[in-house]
Amino acid sequence: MAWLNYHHLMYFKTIAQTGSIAKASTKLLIGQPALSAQLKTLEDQLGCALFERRNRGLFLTDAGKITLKYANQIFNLGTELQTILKDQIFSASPTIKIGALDSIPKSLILNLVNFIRKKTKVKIRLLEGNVDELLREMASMQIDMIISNYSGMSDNKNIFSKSLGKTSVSVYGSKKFLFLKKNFPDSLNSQPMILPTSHSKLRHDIDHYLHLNNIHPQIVAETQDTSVQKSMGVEELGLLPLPDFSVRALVKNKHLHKIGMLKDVTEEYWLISQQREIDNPIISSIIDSYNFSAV
Amino acid sequence: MAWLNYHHLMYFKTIAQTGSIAKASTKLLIGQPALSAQLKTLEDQLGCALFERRNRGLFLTDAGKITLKYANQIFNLGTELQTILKDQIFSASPTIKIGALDSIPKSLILNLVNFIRKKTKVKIRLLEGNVDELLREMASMQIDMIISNYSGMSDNKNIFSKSLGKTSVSVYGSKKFLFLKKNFPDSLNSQPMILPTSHSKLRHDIDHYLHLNNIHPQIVAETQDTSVQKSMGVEELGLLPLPDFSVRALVKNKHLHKIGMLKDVTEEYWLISQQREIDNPIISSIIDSYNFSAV
DNA sequence: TAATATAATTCGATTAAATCGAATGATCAA
DNA sequence: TTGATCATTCGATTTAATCGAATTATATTA
Repeated sequence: MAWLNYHHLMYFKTIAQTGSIAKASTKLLIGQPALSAQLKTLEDQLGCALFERRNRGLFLTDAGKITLKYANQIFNLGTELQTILKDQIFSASPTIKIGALDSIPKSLILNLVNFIRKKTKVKIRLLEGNVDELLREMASMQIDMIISNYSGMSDNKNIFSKSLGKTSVSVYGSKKFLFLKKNFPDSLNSQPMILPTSHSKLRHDIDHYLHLNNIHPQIVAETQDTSVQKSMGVEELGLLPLPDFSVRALVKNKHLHKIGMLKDVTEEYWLISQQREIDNPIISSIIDSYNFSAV
Repeated sequence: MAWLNYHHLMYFKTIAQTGSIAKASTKLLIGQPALSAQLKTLEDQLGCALFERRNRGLFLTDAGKITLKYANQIFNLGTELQTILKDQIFSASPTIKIGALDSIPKSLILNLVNFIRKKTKVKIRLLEGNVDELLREMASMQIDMIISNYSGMSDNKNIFSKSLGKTSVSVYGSKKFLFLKKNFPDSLNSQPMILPTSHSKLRHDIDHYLHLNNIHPQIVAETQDTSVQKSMGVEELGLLPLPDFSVRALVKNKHLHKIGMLKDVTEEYWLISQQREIDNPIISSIIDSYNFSAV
């Protein structure tokens, strides 16, 4: 794929926001013809019209609207980068900042927070997000460590991954699904199921298991967030394949019941951090000593 | 701020990934001198060195590592845009996709899901993320609607915001904090508190309230995720300022107790969708009829 | 309805930015 | 020491972006 010209995209953004080439041209301090030409080459390169030319006005097409959203985020990132580099935020802060992948069980996060609170009275800040975001924020020192469920997030040499342990995965459900214990896992066929989204490794493992055993459940919903997933299970919307440890509390109160184990499907959790020149002793001590088996 | 040259950034990314200007130059089909020059102008413009020149090798500086992460995300977005436009994914799907801001109480999400399940048996997909991400995914049809706690997400004309209702906000805590009821809100002074991160409007409102009343709590932790926040409260880590309706269940089981109301602090929830030419009837009917007061 | 203002576009000329090629310096490995 | 590898410097050249003048089309209004 021929690569996108980001200067053209920048011009497009200004045109879209000001509403016309004329206004954009005064703002950008270049002439109308230049802008018009650049816009045209962008459209040619993308292979679709970004504006609908109605009479003497420009109106965003659907493709244009999509492009504008992307352009906004792209250029926001760019200016963010510039300010970060300008301000040189390279200082150790009195706050420990932890990033968590959306799909990490809250109980694990909570366990880590409790552990840190016992060790030190420093302020803790929790952020969630996807892989790209969290890695970016770790690079720019906005995050000290990441809790993740896979270790190969980055090919970067000076990123450390420490395993927090492995857990088995089972199918859980409310009382009314208990009869599926008999003849498990075949009994799962065409039963309602609530799955993590395909962003997660766990989802792929589950799909693989279902495929191997030739099981075809009815997928009711997909979600990134395990706590929403659990709530949906408690509300009897469907069955939940989940790491065993993450539902212990709910199993104890009988809100959920174990239906059967997914053989060979496991979930492993990792604590990821970046090796830095200026080492924060609090953080390294946490990384060294924390272990989630202690949950 | 003089604006970033994204072509230079692209070259930088290739150099960083291949490890040398020489390798990058063969990959990009341009000469070493050109690349070297472009890299230099980028460094000049950013005002800091991205590589450390040691002998004949290049090694990323801290600033370089940060820049690389940003560059990766920026160019990922760019290619994503191109594929979306190429494939013209402009079709209505058999799945309803809902985006939720991280800070939305899970009970509200769950309520909406239940409502949809009652209305139709279509598959539901839930995604979380920040404002930029969700708006982008809505523009590119990867999301049908967004649950948000503020309405002014975008200046786009054809985005519809529908209020789901307003709730008051109070401070909650475990049993051991009940004594703070007396002399509220002054009693909050130097008490441990768990707050939402400053990404959210609610946090700003809370800060404003505390400032007005000259209260200085001890901030134990900050989090984006309301369910983690609640868990921390139940574990007695500190006090929680939260929308009343979102903790009803926990108050009922006596896991949390209301300490006092934050006068004039409120939280409003919105259902946001995009007006499209090809209208999905299921989605519009949901948007029209759903109302969270029915929780 | 003709005159004026506004907006986008086209076209050849011009300018600025990027690239090349040849040469230089620096380092490593044999 | 010699050849190989890699980054850099410098003037020449090519390519891409921009300008200015002119053109077309369409609203606005006198």
